[in-house]
Amino acid sequence: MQDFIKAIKALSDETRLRILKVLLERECCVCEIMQALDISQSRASRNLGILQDAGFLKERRDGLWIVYSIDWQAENRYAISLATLLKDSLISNEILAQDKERLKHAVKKGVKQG
Amino acid sequence: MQDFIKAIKALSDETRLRILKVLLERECCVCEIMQALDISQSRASRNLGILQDAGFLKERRDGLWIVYSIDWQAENRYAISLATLLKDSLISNEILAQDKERLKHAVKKGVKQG
DNA sequence: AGGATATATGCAGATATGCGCATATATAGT
DNA sequence: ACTATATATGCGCATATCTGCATATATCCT
Repeated sequence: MQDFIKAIKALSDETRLRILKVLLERECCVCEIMQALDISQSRASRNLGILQDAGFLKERRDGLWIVYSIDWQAENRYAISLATLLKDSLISNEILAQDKERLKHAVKKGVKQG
Repeated sequence: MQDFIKAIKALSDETRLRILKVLLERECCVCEIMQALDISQSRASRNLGILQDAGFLKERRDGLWIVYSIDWQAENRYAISLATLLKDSLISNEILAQDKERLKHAVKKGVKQG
């Protein structure tokens, strides 16, 4: 039951739901998530960590970047069920549409380069 | 998106997960939920209210009792998807087993009657 | 109408959660 | 080794959530 609760809790936050929706489009590094959702670096990083800890995501390092993606082989089967539900669900609204639009122009480069 | 978040948040609590699991067995009035989960009256009532507000449950009055049950015709389609997921999922542990056992002996009568 | 019972709810306290800020850590390039 | 960049994290604050207690409300019965 704790695995299920962990997965559900991870999903019960708008920011993380938006992150997951974006990652269902394509894998992203932290700075791309920041740009897509227009949120701070620490906020992006922390929420990605929570999603990963709950079993939704896996990460891989690519130079300076850490690329996150949906982990369809996760141990937590509930996370997979929920991610599938989210993928197939019709959820769509203005915010998610904006995220998706900004994602198109997101570049693999952080804020410090200005 | 708000409907989805509302449904998810309602599920992201152990007490409410237990209630939902019990109600997937059979409909119950508040006092039966209290007995099955061995929790206080206000705790049972409040969490049933949250689940209902999120679209998981419907209620019907039967004399002094208010009987809650899963609302498979709910407006919030996400609630239905999640309830289905919960119904079909393998989630099972000691706590849920105990709830189920106590449910067998739960009677439609409150605490004040002793 | 009055009493008994079942459920809902206002309130207060404890705990959990989400966030920004500042800083630490990790990697790449010179 | 030093600098620049990307990401992670400790800390503090604001807010949300959960619960018990006490009480209000609704229904039934006499």
